[in-house]
Amino acid sequence: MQGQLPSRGERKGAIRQKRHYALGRPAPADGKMNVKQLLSARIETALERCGAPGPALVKAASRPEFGDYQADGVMAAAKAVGVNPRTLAAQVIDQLDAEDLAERVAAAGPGFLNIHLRTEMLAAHLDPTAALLEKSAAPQRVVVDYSCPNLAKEMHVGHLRSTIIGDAAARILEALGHRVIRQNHVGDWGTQFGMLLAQLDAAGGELWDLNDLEEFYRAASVRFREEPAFAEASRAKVVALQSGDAAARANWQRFIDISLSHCQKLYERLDVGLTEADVMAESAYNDKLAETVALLEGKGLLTESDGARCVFLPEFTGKDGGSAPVIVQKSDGGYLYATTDLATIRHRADVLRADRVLYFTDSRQTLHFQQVFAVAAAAGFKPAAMSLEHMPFGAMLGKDGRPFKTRQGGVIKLNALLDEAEARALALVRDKNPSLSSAEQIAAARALGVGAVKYADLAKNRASDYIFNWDQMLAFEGNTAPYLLYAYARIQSLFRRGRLDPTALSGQAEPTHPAERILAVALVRLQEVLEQVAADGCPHLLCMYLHDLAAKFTKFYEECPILTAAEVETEKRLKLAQQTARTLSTGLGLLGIGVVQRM
RNA sequence: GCGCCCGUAGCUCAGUUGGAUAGAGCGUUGGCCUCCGAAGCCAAAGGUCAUAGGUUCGAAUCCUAUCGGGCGCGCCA
Repeated sequence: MQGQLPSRGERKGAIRQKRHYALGRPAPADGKMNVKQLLSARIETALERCGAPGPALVKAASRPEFGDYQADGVMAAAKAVGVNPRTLAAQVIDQLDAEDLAERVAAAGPGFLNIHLRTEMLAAHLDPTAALLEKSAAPQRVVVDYSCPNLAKEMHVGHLRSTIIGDAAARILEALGHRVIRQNHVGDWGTQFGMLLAQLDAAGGELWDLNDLEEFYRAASVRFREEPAFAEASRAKVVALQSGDAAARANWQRFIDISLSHCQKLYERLDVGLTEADVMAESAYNDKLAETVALLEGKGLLTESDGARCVFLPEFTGKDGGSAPVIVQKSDGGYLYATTDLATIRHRADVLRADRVLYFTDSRQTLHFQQVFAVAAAAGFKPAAMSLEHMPFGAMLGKDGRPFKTRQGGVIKLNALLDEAEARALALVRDKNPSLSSAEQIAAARALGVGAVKYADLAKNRASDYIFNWDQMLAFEGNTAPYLLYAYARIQSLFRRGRLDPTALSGQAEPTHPAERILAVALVRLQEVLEQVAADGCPHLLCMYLHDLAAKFTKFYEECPILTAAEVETEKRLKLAQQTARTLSTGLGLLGIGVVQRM
């Protein structure tokens, strides 16, 4: 980003956080629980009865021979009260009331519990008319702050993560019944716009066919760096803008309009659920900044240091070992980024009444958010019940593992990436499936291309650094969106070939063949995976789950004939296929990836 | 200087409130289309989980140190 001022989505700031998943998510109060929660609750009750309370630590079994689920908590519970873990495991099984869920629970190894689910319970989940998801019994108002591009330039690959991951999180929270308020905190204020306005003057003022905003911005930023007079003119433009100068405001507004419409087209192309109604720009908080500082002063939190107004909090130390400030007002009276974020928190608390606020931004901003959150808490801007959560993601690196340096504009624009993805996908579709109509090929290529790009991003743990690799991002084989779409398309093909209506299927189906059973167990996990993603903001867990599900379906498909089986088998297997298709399309939809009937 | 994060197969990555034999994909090698879509499946090879200690029934995961990489730290956004 040399020479380019960052946006919220990319600004500098801080420290990468240790990978951390939210813990201890509470079970819904009304008895609507996923299988994992049900098992946990029952085992924890049994642990209490045995006088060794503790978390059950239930998870999907790590190996098939360990059953369907396993509970690892008995050993720690035994240790805590000083009893033999094997003995406690036997007692827990004795005290366990879970016959409706598990047909067998066995102690294994040093004190694991291996849980084999009841086939009847699996059968109930295979009814294609049953709801796939249950809404939360305790819905929350959740602000999801994501995308947040700098409106001074065109969106590039560096904006992908926040946009895609945040959007998936928003969709999943909504699917679980929460009230989601999307907030696109775009960068539309400050020095960068002074630069653009100055550059506009230099270009004669009549440059409104900005088909390449990036180029315009780059030229301005070079001059800003190299020409003191231009830098001065830029600053003067900022002052003019902030003091409400009509001409400056009008030109600024034109930049904003052009840039926002560019973003909006990209969101539509990416199938990202952001609209202009979700835009809450930095500038929207301008008239709350002075008030915010005044409130801090009223709380006795402000200290003047070298002419700047700061909040010093003991938990943050700076270069000289002393307390590090959060500066909220510069010595020249100007406000800073932290000030805007504090005003934003007030808005989210007082106006939006959020229970949770999730920030999807670069991990380098971790310290910034830690400080802002701490100040917000100290000042009482943040109600005690409101949770502010930074969901950081890793930096984008070049293929040499070094930071992705843009040697004078070497960034890859999102539009160019998507063009390439769709072109490659179209070539592949034509090659693989020439019998499709041209319109179908184009539609499939669009879904595959965009889906592959999004999946490549979503499937990585967001905490990891991100090595941008063109070929990998546009791969169509292996653990990619096309693999999942292919599994889905094959299922659709089954119904077409058999001239069957999947919506006509109803009722339970008992899995008997091992491959059927393995698939059925995977199918019941959707809810628990989504709840985990909602808690942690980690959509890659959903990607892993869907890939695992698709792989299990494919294995089932290879091993179990469907259309050519006996009638009873056919119906059961069609139900398995239909539930898989529903789960895949639901899961992919929650990732913002659409399915295709043929590809 | 202070602080944070990361280091897992040739490559890209999963896997952490400590759990059983560390898993995928790509690539490599070898199989499987007269059989519901081969963008698929099966199999093989590939690992001192950076290094050295420590904690304990058990460590990729926790602690300490070292090495390597990234990032951040008072008026940029």
